Amino acid sequence: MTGVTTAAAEPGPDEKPRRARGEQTRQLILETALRLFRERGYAETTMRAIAKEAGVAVGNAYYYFDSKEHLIQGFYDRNQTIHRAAAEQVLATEKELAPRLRGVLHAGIDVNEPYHSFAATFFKTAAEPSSPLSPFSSESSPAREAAIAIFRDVVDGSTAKLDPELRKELPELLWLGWMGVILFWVYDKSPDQRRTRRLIDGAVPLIDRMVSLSRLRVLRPALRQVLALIETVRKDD
Amino acid sequence: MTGVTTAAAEPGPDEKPRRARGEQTRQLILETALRLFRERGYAETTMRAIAKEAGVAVGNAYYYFDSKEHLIQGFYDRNQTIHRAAAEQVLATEKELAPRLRGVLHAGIDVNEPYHSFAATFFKTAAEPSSPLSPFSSESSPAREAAIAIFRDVVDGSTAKLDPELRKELPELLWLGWMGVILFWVYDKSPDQRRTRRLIDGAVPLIDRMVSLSRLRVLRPALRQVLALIETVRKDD
DNA sequence: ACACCTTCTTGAACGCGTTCAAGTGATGTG
DNA sequence: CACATCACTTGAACGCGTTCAAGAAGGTGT
Repeated sequence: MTGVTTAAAEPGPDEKPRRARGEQTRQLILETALRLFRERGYAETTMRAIAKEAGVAVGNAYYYFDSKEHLIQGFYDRNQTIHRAAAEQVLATEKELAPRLRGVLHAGIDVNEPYHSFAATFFKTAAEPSSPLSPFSSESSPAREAAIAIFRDVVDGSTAKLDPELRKELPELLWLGWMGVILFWVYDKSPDQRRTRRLIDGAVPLIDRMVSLSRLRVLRPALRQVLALIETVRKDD
Repeated sequence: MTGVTTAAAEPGPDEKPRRARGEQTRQLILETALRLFRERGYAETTMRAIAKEAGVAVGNAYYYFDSKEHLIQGFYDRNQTIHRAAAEQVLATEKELAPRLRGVLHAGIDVNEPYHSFAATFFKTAAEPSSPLSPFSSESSPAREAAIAIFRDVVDGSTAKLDPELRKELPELLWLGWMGVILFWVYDKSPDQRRTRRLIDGAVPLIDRMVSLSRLRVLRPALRQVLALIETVRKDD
């Protein structure tokens, strides 16, 4: 048995008990790893190099992280936190839906920008459905919920008036869109990922317009159809 | 350099010359590999096992295929061909947009169904932007074009009347949607991937309706906006 | 002080994908 | 027929992620 898995059955963070020394070593390994990932790239950074640079044995890294991929979870969580903070800054000043959404999306790209080349490899591992790193996996469910919560703030705090049913679903839809933007960004080879910025700037007014249009009488049936489809697909069996 | 790619047709660039014996060995290795992938899964099949089963040395496999991942390209091409054939069957009988699209999508899932568990791992490697297997890579551009061509047939052969600008873009958009369906399918853990079928059955009428609605005067500006966005994002710089 | 238990650390060893210098054998050339 | 050329084949070797039996370090109860 590998023993150290990251998620306990309980929602609480009562993982395997860990003392101060252990926590320190864990952080040391994680920070060293992320630094080397940034400096040399993911594939080029070996577990041996991480261990050596951190001054520990290879096996020790595996005591705290189930695999090399699991080190990415640290990166994942860290950026999530920073994005949340940057988003709150935006949401505190902007009140209309479009600028709120635009600000949050650009902030998300800002946060990830330094890791663009490395994020590609990261995405590869996250794309595997069975991987705990997948954004759809149950193991990363807390992180996903936190990300969706940002978009709930975007919607709920805005002055936009919209169908209550749509309002309920919109945060998750926006998060899905955000995943799409990230996917686009990962593949974006234009300088400074300009195309991704253009995609955001173009898509946000479009979404804003569609949300407004959703209250038109002609579009009512179409909207119901969309919501019904979401409902149908969400069912697990 | 790498030289050996799959293109069966003659117009390919000057590949490495290959004699009859070589072609035979190549096929033997590929078929053995795909069989073992199906039987044991991708990760569990080692290059040593493939070589042993095929009765050649490990190094020989690397003479014909740049990497283990490149063996997947064979699988990829094969299913693409089968899907195309199945799609033509559908397109020969159905004349309206919705059933044409629905038939083609279901046919695509049918083709891939036997490989659902293995396709997940396959997807992982395909998701890496730098991978030649990525559906967006230039190396798989012929395969992508072939796939888009199917959706061009879906649109062009249908009786649906739609904006000429939209008509031009729709095939590529539908292909993008198909990639989304595939992504959903890979993650779909419901029995027989029922949810994916429901997604198709629900999304097709929706798309059909939206295509019709796109001719409404109120939606005209929104449509132009969508098309402008596509134009903006497509530019490479 | 001692024994005991849990947390933490070690590094050799395993099997993997991949590489490469060295070969084998068929074909074309004089 | 010799010989050079080029397609093809080999398997040992390399570096990688990962595992695991063994033990060290530190806390707790007696």
